[in-house]
Amino acid sequence: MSNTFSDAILAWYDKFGRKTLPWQQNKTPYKVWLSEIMLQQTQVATVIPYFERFMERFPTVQDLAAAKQDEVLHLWTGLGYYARARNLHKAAQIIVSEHNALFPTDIIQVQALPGIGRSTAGAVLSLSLKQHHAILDGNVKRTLARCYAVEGWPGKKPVENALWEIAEKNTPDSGVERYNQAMMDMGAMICTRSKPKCELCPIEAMCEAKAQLRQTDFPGKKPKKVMPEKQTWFAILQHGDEVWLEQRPPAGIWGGLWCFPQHDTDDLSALVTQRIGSENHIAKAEQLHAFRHTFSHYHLDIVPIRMLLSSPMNVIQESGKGQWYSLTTPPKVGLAAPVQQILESLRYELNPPKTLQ
DNA sequence: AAATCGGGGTA
DNA sequence: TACCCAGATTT
Repeated sequence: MSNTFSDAILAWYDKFGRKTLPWQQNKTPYKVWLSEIMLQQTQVATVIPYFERFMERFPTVQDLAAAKQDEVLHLWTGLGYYARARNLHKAAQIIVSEHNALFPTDIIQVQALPGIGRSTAGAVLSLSLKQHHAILDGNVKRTLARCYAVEGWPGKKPVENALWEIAEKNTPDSGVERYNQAMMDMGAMICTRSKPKCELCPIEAMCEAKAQLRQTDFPGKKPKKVMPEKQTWFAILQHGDEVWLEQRPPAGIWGGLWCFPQHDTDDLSALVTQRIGSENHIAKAEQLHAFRHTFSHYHLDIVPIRMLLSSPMNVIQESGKGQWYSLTTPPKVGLAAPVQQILESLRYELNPPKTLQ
């Protein structure tokens, strides 16, 4: 259905909307999907080089499906949120095995793919194939919550449902692909989180939040709670330029990423003897700089303990995957952010930059 | 330091 | 079905 809301948005899009982004050229569901997953977590400017590297290495969904998970995670390094990269990879394999390597065009099948929910499915099929679906990402939520003065935090089901209803009602019959892109652009460029540019907004006149001068009251804030503090110790087994890393189980914190052996008390002896047989093999142990890594719902204080091995040795492994990671010729694997930080400092110590005298 | 984000997992 | 979780950036 057509209405003044979508007319105003479409007219704005034709003048000011984004049309020249890399994933907007010769649009295919694969390209739009990849860009949408990357954009869920990161801003356009950051995504562009990652998107181009990905498309170069994995031009088709078959290429992505055939890749090793480690290589996908490695290409993702710096974008963070590795669970999304793992889902992307898994979904590519499902598309190849169950959909003949063709990205499904039925929204039910699209939503069944890991990492794709209602909004992303709608975005991919509307932007690439002009199918008629509404979207509701963070930008759209904010824009609609303000324009219609929808009270409450969108994390609550009733609030989210109300927003979906408005989103669907406003989505025009024709020009969905421009309209949905426009709504995302509006949220990113005009109806921003703080200091919205109302004077540039095509729907200012019909915006309820603006009328009440309550723009920043919408969308409602998430109720906050106190964050617990946890502590953990990393055992850094090092010999020369190599340190021992283990791949974490696929689920939970740092799932599938490579990490130092970890324990939640300062008694690392069991952990260490399990790996190297006896602590006699340790020539020197020292605590490195402890630091705090903050998650969305807790603080984690990390104490790295480095143990220099007196001789190169084979590590005894109970279960799971492990490897000696060379600091100077790092293998292409996904690393947890705090591990990445520690590796950086070890590398620096091993090979300090030459300073000017 | 706090807020943010869409989807998966779980109670 | 409704909440909680993960992870890193922006404000």
